[in-house]
Amino acid sequence: MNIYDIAREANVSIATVSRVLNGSGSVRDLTRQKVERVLKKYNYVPSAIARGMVTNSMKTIGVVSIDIRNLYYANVSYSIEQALRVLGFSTILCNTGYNTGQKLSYLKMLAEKKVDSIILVGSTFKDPKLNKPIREISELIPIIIINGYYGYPNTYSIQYEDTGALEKSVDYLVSKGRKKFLYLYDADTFSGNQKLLGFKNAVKKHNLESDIRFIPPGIDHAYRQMCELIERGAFFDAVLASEDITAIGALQCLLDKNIRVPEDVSVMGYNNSILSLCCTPRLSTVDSMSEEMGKTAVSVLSRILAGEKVEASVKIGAKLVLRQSA
Amino acid sequence: MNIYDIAREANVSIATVSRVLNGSGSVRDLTRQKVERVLKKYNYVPSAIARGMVTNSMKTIGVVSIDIRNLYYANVSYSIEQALRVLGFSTILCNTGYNTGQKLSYLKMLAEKKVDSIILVGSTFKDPKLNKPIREISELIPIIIINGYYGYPNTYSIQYEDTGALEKSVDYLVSKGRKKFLYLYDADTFSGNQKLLGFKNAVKKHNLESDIRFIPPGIDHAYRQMCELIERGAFFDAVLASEDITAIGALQCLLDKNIRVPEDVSVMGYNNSILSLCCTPRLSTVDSMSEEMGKTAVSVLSRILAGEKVEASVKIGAKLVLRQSA
DNA sequence: AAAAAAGTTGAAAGCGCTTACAGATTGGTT
DNA sequence: AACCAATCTGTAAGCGCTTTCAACTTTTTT
Repeated sequence: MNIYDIAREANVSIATVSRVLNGSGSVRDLTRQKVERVLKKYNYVPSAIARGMVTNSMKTIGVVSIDIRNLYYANVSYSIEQALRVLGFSTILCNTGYNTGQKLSYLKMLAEKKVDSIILVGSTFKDPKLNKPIREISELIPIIIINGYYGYPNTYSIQYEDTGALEKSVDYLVSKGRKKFLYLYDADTFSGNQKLLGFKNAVKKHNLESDIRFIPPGIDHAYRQMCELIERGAFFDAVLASEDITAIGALQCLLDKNIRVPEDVSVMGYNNSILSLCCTPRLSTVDSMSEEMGKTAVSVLSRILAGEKVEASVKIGAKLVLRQSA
Repeated sequence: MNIYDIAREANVSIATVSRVLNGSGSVRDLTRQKVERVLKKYNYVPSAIARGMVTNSMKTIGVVSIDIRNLYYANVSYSIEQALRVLGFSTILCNTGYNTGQKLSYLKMLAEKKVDSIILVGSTFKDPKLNKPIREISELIPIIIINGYYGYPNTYSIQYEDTGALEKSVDYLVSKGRKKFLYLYDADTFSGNQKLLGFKNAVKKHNLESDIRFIPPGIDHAYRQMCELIERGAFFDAVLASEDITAIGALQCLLDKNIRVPEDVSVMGYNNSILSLCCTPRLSTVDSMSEEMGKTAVSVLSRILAGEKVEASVKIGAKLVLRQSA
């Protein structure tokens, strides 16, 4: 069943069928009805592939995310998808983890599928292997990077003020009298580095004692490593983490060791995910504005596709969410 | 830049270029190298759209999910996407919420994009408006329903033993001496109904006193409604919820009211999401096997696409995860 | 060395649509 | 009644590829 079959049965040309299908051009009312009747009769589904062949667009964009099982990425991806739906685009979702090879093969696939654009959600800090492919693809289609930056032409960046967020967090804790800081980070991403930078800035500014530890993602890792740290006699009165889940693991260890939170130690998470509301005491955290990040990316994208000149970089401001843990 | 340009520059026919591009047919080594050199030189990206036009497949499948911000759906969608990647398929992700109109328009879009299959993740209990479209689309492409059932030809169902899960939960709590049960459910899905059925079965079996309450999704709803219930003097010693998050909201209220969990009241969640590890006490829950659900769907799908005869319905067994709250 | 087999290549059709462009029809004017 | 403009419709080209089929080349067999 194709457009020819419909045209034959409706006794018109395929051009006419195409016009009623797309509501383009002008078609006499009687003709339109005749065609629509046949369309309905056969429950006709036009081929977007064939249309894409002609128009050179499948009205699809690729979203390359780290891992949607992480609530932050899920929220960003969700808001992207919903915003794109309104614009009539569908989204191909790709989870790459921190695997460069997987990212490369996804980028290649998206380029071949001629997506109208690619939105990268999160990016590793430095990955030289990605530079050339990104530059090459960006010559063909615009690339939007959420929490990342490439700086090539036709490459756009939406960033959260991660550095500022960490600075604000430390400032706040200092104002509460905290003096010895522990920072727990969990992945070598662009954002991760921004956060780390913010922490270091703040520590230097306030001339604080501090410790920085890498902890692989996961609540149990955080719990265990925190316990080890304490058992080895580490001392601190403020714990900051790059993810809510890490903060919660640490928090649970503290509580199990009968260290009071926030009386003895303040704990702050990051992302304001639903997790931060599940623990006791409720976690103070940073609202990383996942929804706004996604929406902004799509709004930038729609302006690019409309041919407007668009700023290469947008920054979204940091906001603390103070609850019980700090 | 298309296959003709490459062919001209390499001094071969487009058929030959196509062969080296796809590694199909046989090409003399010298010829292959000649072509590959040109391919590399221009960094050629073949058009999957044009290929799709010929082969009538874009190697893409549509995943229609309720909302990936919910961890369960995120996990299922993730495992689907990863399993599909291995098979060389990309996935178009669609979040529909509980909105029938949105679901319909997504289904139409997927049909037009000629996806090789559609995987529905979660489905509303009864939605007659969906029946006809589902049946019509299933005549064109196979539809896999995770936690749902249609029963049309070319329609396949992957179900979790939700009914059994609730029965087991109640059985367990009865064995612990619990007598007055409260069940909190949050959405009118197929699974939701199965769970409810399981709860009712078990209550009848054990001849228990019970109350059933609908609570809209969200931790704050659960918290508030639970508190109201208690303030109105409701009495129970076991609370079951259809989602971890609901259980946690209830749990927090109980704790705030100085009701001890699990000493005075047992609480059980559902899904074994990371949330269940974030609260204190840790939540006992049901492992809903999100990863296995997704993987099973894809393995069923791959057999369908390979032309094998496949059972129309697969059921995955229920498993309790006992922790501190019950 | 001739014939048969195997390997390699190219010409051309066709996938299902959109979109100039031209031609046909309609309606409105004089 | 003749004419022009506006509206409607159809013809045909072309989007970039895969694949069949036939032709040509090389290798193997006798």
